Amino acid sequence: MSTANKNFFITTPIYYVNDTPHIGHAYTTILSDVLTRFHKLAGENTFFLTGTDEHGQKVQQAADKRGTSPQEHTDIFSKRFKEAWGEINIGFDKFIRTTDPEHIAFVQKMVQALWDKGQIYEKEYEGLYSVGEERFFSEKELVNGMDPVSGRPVERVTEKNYFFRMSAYQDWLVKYIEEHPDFILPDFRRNEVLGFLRQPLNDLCISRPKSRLAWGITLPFDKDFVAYVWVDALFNYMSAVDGKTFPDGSPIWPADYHLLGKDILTTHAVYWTTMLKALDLPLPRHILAHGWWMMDNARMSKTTGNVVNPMDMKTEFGVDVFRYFLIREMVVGQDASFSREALVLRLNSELANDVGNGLSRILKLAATGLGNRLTPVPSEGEEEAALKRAAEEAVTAALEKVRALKLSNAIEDTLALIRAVNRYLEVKAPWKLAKEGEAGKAKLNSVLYHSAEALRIGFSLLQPVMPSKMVEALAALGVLQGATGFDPKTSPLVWGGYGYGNPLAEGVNLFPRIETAKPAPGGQKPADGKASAPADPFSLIHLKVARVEAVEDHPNADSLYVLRLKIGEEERTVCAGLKKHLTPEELKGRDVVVVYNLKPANLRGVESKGMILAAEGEGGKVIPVSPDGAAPGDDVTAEGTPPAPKSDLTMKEFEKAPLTVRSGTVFYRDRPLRSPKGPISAKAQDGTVVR
RNA sequence: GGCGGGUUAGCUCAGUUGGUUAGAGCAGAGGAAUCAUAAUCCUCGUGUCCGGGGUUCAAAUCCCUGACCCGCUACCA
Repeated sequence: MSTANKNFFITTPIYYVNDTPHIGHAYTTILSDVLTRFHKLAGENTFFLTGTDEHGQKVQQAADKRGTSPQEHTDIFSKRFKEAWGEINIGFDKFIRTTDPEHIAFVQKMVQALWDKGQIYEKEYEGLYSVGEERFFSEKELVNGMDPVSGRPVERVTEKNYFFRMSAYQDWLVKYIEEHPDFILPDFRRNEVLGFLRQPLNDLCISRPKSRLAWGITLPFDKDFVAYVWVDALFNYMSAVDGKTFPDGSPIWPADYHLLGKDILTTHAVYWTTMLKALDLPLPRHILAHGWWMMDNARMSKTTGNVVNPMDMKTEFGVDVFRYFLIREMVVGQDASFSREALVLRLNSELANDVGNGLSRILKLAATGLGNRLTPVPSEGEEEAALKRAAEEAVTAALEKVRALKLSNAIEDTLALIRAVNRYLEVKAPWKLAKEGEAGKAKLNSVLYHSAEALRIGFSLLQPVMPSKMVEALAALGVLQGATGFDPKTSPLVWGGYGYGNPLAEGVNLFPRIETAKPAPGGQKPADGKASAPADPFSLIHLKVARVEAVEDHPNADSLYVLRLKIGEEERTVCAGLKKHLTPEELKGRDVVVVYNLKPANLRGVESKGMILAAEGEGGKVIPVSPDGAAPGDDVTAEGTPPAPKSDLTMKEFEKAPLTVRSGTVFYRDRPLRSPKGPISAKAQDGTVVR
């Protein structure tokens, strides 16, 4: 990182234009911004790219709904991202939009090149297409020959699509990742990708017929098709910098870092990488997948609705504090939890007590004893030499940590320097010197100059994280600086590199403390806060009686049946691993108990919405439990547990509530499950687990 | 089910190729000081390093095994 004249190109994913900017987007973008500013501080040429992904069916639909053209729609919604980044001080060099004409032309050029190289082929297949749902259904999914969702008719459609020969690059990719251990970061993500690549890799469908999706980039070799999202979006990283160079004349591509959330790692590590390889183009140097921000121990996402709006945090604490918290709290790659309490803790104990207060002390002492003027002096005493050394070590250590992407630790090193200043002040007690008048003035100046210089270097190291606050802090110290103050040519990180020509400010309170309610004497806070949380795990589960209407073999799995269930008035498709245990005849017409709110899962190509409860009986035979006498649609409950079912129950949550067999009926712990007509029976021995 | 990772002070976590009394920050207790944002500085930890076995002169660190947690993946349903 100390190497001068290096070039540094970093990207964020392009965000889907229909999304509202949330903390996930903000984190990725802030992290890129901070890294960029650090590299700039170290004297490198940098290029920082972000943007929006603007094609696809959802955009088209949203535009239709609003009665505008897709282009007008994306113009408005793309701007929301751009403005959001402006508000949190993101200094990107380019904001790309996939609807930019240059991008469209570039994608077409690349797709054509793949086509010319024989890396794309067409394949036809026949399927059942529902116009209402705009998707294909398998024959098994149909209900009475109709679309199972809308109940409308489906058409037999023969559709052609284009495929990229991704499978041809599987072996190469495995080898490449193994030979470049820092290609995918952090390393446990690399292992996951390699694990994924142990399965055979399919070719990648890269097209959609215009009849189904018009809002996209037309394929140059077939005007009836548009490019599917991966091809369209991923090439933004290159199209944005096509033909552009760094000041030293070298091309900007390839990227040093692609930053992304772990959900789109495969897309980048596999799809993008193999496409580049197929075109003999240089690969990005690193792909860095970061973790999620957790909120109340739940994943942050727009679907669950528990979104912290970055703009709210900015309003309450200021942009820089918000940025500081995100960078300080999260270990890059790991998940982290977001809470207002944690943010206030960081703000008070680090920014207010150490950084802001350190500055305040010096300003006040300089005001009372030196008339707000500092004069640079050589470091003669032992403590002064030690402080200077501490500053130099902090610079080395922090930049080293940044290069290793350990940003939180880099801040830690910087805080250590600032704490050293506070310690130095205790030792030197300049407030005593200030009372000695003229006699102590030279000594006072030396102490304050050394403190100020150490602080200045600390502030410079914090500047990438808190750009505006640190400029303010340096101005308060009276440092001679330009408007930006961080041109590496002026050696911001070198002891004595700056003059102190301006008067020091007075009454600056850089980071005001946030007063927190003191816990009542002897009161415990977080420990028993959990006491309210653990509800009965069974209450989350919603069980219903269902009747098996039809049993089909799974088209693509040996041990699975595809069952059509009737649950009251509702019809559902559920997969069941009962093929080895029961014949279709035994199953058909039977009444079963189904986990009604289980998160739908895709089992070898068929969506399964629920799970049938069964227990292993004699001879390892798995038999569904029976709700004797109850009608399809009836609820099944456990005595004493008020139901509070949650939608999209995970398997893990389901398993937290153990169901077992006892004397022929199903129990949750010590309470029997009941339908309105009585207990649920199971032909299995006591203690058998039901699932 | 398969693969991978984790379990260290009240909390969040460091602990390099096994080697002297296991560390940091936060929180907590006591004290000093008073320039400062009731901020700062100093002092204070008898922690079965998840349990159990093993290798070794020596293990938080290596091996086996059990429990729990997490991630990816799956004909898990």
